[in-house]
Amino acid sequence: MASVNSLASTLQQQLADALTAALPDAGTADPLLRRSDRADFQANGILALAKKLKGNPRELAAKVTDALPASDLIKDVEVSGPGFLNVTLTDRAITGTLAARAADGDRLGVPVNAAAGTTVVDYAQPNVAKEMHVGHLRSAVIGDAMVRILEFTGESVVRRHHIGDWGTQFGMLIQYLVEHPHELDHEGAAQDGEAAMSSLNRLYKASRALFDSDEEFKARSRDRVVALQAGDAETLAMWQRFVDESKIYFYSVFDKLDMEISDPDIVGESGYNDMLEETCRILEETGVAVRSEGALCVFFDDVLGPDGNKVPLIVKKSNGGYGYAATDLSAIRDRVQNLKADSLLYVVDVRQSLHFKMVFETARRAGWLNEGVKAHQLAFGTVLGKDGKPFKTREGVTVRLEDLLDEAVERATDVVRGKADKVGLTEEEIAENGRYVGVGAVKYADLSTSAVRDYKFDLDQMVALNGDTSVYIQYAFARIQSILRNAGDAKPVAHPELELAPAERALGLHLDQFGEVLAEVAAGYEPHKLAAYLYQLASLYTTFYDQCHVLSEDNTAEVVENRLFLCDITARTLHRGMELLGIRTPERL
RNA sequence: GCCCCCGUAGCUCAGUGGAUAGAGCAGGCGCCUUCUAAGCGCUUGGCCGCAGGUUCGAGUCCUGCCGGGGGCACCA
Repeated sequence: MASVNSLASTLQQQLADALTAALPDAGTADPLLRRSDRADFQANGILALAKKLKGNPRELAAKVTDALPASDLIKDVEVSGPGFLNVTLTDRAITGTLAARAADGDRLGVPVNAAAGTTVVDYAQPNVAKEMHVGHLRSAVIGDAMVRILEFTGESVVRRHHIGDWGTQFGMLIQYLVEHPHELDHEGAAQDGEAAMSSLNRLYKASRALFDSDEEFKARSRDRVVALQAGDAETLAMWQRFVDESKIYFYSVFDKLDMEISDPDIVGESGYNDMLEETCRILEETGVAVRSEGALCVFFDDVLGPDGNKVPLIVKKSNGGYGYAATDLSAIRDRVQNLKADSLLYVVDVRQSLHFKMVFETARRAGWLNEGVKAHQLAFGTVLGKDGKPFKTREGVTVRLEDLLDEAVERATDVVRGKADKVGLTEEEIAENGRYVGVGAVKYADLSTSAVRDYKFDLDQMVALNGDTSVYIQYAFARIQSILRNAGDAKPVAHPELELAPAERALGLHLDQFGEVLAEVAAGYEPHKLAAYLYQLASLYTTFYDQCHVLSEDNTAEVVENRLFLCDITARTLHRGMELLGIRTPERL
């Protein structure tokens, strides 16, 4: 296992050295290397330097060019425009570097971050006894991708599913179950997820109706909340039934999403109960929180309400109950002090931004967050319907996540079936591919635009299966696999001595950037940049596919091997990248 | 009222201060005896919301407006 320096980083270093050698006064200046349409790379840094050194940028650029060492990396350098350096690399360097990547197995030469630490990712936070919707989907999909990406870059990741398993609504639910004890009983064999949700739903509606219409039930429900918080054994047992039933449902939905979650990672709000009192006590004793109108509050100079008065973060309510801020703050303490996190990542709806801003600031004041520990909300926008309004059915009801996934899979399966004969798929493969394509399309929709924006959920567009979709990438992968299967005795072998066609060079240069893109994605928590990279890679491959026939009688054995090599490393990069997004790549499509 | 986010092609969206702003969809014209046409090529379509400023250089940074969305005391 050996990491590989990218062509860009090697070139960057050579340019930086040449810059220092040619212009000692410049100190350590950044050459500002970028990809370019006019050459493989362009360096823009000399323009800024020329201003600083009061020199002619084109003359300085020429000096830097002369200071570049002779090597088999650079084929050509030319000074262009006001003082850009346009750099063209040798084909040998491109193929050689890719060969080194190919020799590095699954990592493809991508280095493990030496400065990696521990990140706790808080994502996929459904609520007990409630249906999951597209908002939960976004958190799950984006969070899962970030977990995979961070782990690949070397980070130790602790997953946390902060499920909504606590709060006053449980008084109502539990009390109803006490009075109707068989409502959650399983009929016959093991309960499936859909049935679990359906009985929870029924119970929720029935208890809600009673709660709203029956004052005495309401009173009993409130007493039940007190019993729950006091740790009454019978009440807790009832509560546990709701949690267990909900988990059956959660697991079935995550299974549909082709996403693994595991019990130890599910630490809901209830998991921090034992810390709440201490959290509040510390805040009050240190003066971070103060009493206001009976509640324990933290105030901020720049958080004001409509009346112009400061609006607090309420950690303890005036009735003595704990707000969710107390839970979130306790979770921070747990994650920093017990889990030893260096970074906390919250994949949470953008509408909670103010809340998290206040929570993070409070944690800083209390000393739980400091310079060594970063906290960041990966905020995602609201999912809208085609009409630009929050995503609902025509009847105004929230769309059930399962229905949505089922429909995506169903429609994808139809399309897969339509091509099945051509590729020779069995009925099982059709079903499997249908799932991978349908679920992949749903995930890709969430992952291919920047998270913070609201985005329009358009199943037609997602399952249209052409254009900028996951299927396009999956299709490119499947085409490669087809070529590799048809290659017979020919094997992928890199031949750095061969001259490359334009499509081969473009593909190769893009392949080499995989690690840099991942580093950027991991550092900025921007999975959509990986999606864009992979789409571009698939697109460049398709151009190559079109222009450079691999298994052609006209090709020499070396050309066939080298093109097979490009196919192979492209397939491996696509596969790895899609895996990091949580999307499968079928062998035949 | 204050704070946050967004404003880029008809639509959906990319765009680490660098040269001529890019994709996809939709529209138009072509391409399957050749490794999968879920594809490819060409083409139509832009005062990057407006106005100032910083800079050698601004879609990108700063300020102010305009428009849209969201948030702002005991729900999470």
